[in-house]
Amino acid sequence: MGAAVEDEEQISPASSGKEPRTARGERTLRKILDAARDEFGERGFSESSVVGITQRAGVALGTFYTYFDSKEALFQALVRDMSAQVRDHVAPVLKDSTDALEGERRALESFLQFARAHRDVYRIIDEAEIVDPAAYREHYETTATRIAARLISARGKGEVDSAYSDEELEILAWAIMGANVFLGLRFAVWSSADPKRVADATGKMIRSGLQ
Amino acid sequence: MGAAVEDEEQISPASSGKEPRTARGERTLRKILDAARDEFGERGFSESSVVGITQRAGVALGTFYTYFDSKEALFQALVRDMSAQVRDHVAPVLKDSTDALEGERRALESFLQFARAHRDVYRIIDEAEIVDPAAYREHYETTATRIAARLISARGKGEVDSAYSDEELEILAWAIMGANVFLGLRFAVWSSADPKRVADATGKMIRSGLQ
DNA sequence: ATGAAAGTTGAACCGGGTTTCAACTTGCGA
DNA sequence: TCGCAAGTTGAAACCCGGTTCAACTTTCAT
Repeated sequence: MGAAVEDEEQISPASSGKEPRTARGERTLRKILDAARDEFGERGFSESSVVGITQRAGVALGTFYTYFDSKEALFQALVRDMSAQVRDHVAPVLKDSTDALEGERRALESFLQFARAHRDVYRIIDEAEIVDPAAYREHYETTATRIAARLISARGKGEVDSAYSDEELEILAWAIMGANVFLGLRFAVWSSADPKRVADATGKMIRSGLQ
Repeated sequence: MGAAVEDEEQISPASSGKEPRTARGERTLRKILDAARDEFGERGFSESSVVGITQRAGVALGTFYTYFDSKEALFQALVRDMSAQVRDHVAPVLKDSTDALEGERRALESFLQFARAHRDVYRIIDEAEIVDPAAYREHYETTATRIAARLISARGKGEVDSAYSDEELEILAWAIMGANVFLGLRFAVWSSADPKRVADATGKMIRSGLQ
């Protein structure tokens, strides 16, 4: 931490050294990002083309390379962006929950709502497993770590059985996250069921399993 | 089911009309399939090339097209094959389990062992979500259906709380399956932990949640 | 108002990968 | 043994999409 590394307060998700320096540039970048979300969401990474993206965005082919080093770099930027979006959507419901397990139930319900409304986001994050494994891993590792931290803190408050060790709660965090992801796939992306019913059933099992 | 559809008793996974008719052909096809498993497992679908696969297999480029219509067709054949492999590996442990929930615990343990030993298989099935969605969906839908059936039957025997409805158990089947998949990713593919410890922790939660 | 920096354009370059095919080899049944 | 069906070969046709770049336009600070 000694060296004075000026990190550009995480402005825009362009490739480094290619950030827009103008209002116009900002707008163009935004258009490209939006178009990319649509294209990647519909066709997947390898079926998508830079030509297709720029056409959707209404800009010329070459413009793409003023903001991104490559198609991969764009995908990477997008994944990190969506990862944050998911977190930001779910975060608030965790704030105002008295009980931690009720918090998890609501988080699932909120995630299901989000997945239903943003299937493309869901798909892009999933595809990152192959296209940008580092981003994928980071997304799920930070998510799991947060869940585990909540469970451990809940155990301190007596809301989770004290018989569970830290190690066990870390494992269970992954189990809960995996359950959420697949429930999202099945009941929000493939077809939509009532988020509340799904979250209630799952919450019931987890609650009586952990309490 | 009235029509007399003679389905070719699921011989070899070649494209239809391209099945080998000779011992030699059978051998060549096998070599291609094995090479493909390695190539797809290591590099992923789009980074893999037919050239690369045939080189690994030690056959000429053109030979590939005597057995498959396209690279996609090969991938598809492979996914269906691996899907069956996973099932066949886990099935036996379900047979000889007195208690249904103990069966699920052992199934997870067995799945983790399999995933650890066959990361490439795990990866190929995962990539099918994008490359061959139909196969992917079928794989998980049949898996979830089986789990749900076991839970419902267990409820009949009093091993699962009779307060759970069919609908709820179907949801929980997806939750359990998702948990298993992510536990496999984290504790078998990314790094390997003791399958028993992982399965025990998860089994403990599920058992007290469902009983 | 002005000119330098930022942004835009799309034709052309480029490499790689899939697929075809006609000539060749192998194996097996008669 | 013979001959034909099955299988093999790899060069070449074909296609496609990523990336570059030099000319051009717009923006904005002075």
